[in-house]
Amino acid sequence: MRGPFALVDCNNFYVSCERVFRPHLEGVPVGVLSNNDGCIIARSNELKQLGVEMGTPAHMLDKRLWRYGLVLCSSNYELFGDMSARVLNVLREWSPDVEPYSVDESWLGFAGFDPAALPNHCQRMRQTVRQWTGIPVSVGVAPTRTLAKLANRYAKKNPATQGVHIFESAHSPDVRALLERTPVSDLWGVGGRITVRLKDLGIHTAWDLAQAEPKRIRKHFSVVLERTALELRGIPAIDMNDFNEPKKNIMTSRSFGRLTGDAGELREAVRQHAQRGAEKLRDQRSLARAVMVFVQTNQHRLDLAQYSNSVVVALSRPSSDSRDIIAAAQFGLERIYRKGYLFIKAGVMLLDLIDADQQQLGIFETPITEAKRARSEKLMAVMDQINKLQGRGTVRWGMTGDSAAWHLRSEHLSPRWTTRWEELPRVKLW
DNA sequence: TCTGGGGTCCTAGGACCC
DNA sequence: TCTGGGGTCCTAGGACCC
Repeated sequence: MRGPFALVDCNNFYVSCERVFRPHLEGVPVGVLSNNDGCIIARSNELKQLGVEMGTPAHMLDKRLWRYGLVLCSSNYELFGDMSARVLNVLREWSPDVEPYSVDESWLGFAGFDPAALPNHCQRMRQTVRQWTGIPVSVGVAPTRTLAKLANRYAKKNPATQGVHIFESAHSPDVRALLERTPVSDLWGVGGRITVRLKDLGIHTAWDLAQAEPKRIRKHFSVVLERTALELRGIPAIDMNDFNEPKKNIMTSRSFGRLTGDAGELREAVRQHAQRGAEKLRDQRSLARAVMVFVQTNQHRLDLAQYSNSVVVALSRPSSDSRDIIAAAQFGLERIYRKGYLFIKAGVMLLDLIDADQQQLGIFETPITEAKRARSEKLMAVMDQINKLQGRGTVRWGMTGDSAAWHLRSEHLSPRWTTRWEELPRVKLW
């Protein structure tokens, strides 16, 4: 993608998704919780103003917040994912060059667009997204991605911008003014560790970093931070990997709804994760050569014995067959499971992925007959199809007890308005 | 009682080779 | 007391992102 780069970011995305179908949440402090109703992972502006930080555990929220009408929502990833896809579809009408970056952010390339027409173009794009999906977005445009990130933040914070801010050049006085006001820690790519080390070098603001000699930054830190420094000077240096490219690792894990030491329950959880991982694998047409399993006790419970471990199990041949993945994961679990501990989390990671269409057998890998492969692929395809149409988990391997410890807690779950027939919103006509 | 779930890229250092 | 000089590949771990 070539610049100018636009970053389109959904405002308080998860909260906005909830508000589309529950308009009475407008103007109210709303927080969306992580899995298991654990931490705050999205906040409405009202909640931010009440001083609630990102990542606050739900049980540590100030009780007084309820007096302000606080509403908490469990995470509804089915809804969020679908709304994200809808926003993306609208954005594609406004640029031929769209790269989804996360569930709530996309990059747009505006190369060749008339700079004079960009403000209006972005304004109309923003209004269309709002009208067609109900989601408010902010737009930042600049010659580099790092500057576009800053422009976006500026647009979000300043109502006068009406949600769109554009830096035509990296060298204008307003860019300099903004860089001088921006602490390095607010920059994309600069986290806590690097902030501390930059301070030692006397680099405190984005402007300081922009003025630093890039080669010196590279020497003291890495090429990563050097790129950030270059981008602040208006030189594009950050390339995103193609969003179409398959993932290099696939991870599925989850905290349990409650602690458990039961081997059977752990086996069940690992089986589900292995199965889900295999689905993701087939989705991107990859095969795994190895499966990693891990288990963890709750590190926050200082009163309990702690144990965490992981093991990598090589597959005898690359596979995306759920049965192979599950078997390897179970085998691994037997190796690392220890009696007497209470576990909070287990997970499965698929490693060493290769393209299903051009697999090459390693020396020690056993071949599989064509007929056997065809049968396996057909079975998996049928299962995936059913689960896609009828909802995840409709068909699966093994049995699931309803009371299993690993089931998620979600006490404030809203309907999956857009993806389940039984949960469609109803409209009253009169 | 209750503290998320994914990913990426880069670097340093060890193993191994000639 | 002394102990080559390079190169490649792989892995673990650090740092960051949302």
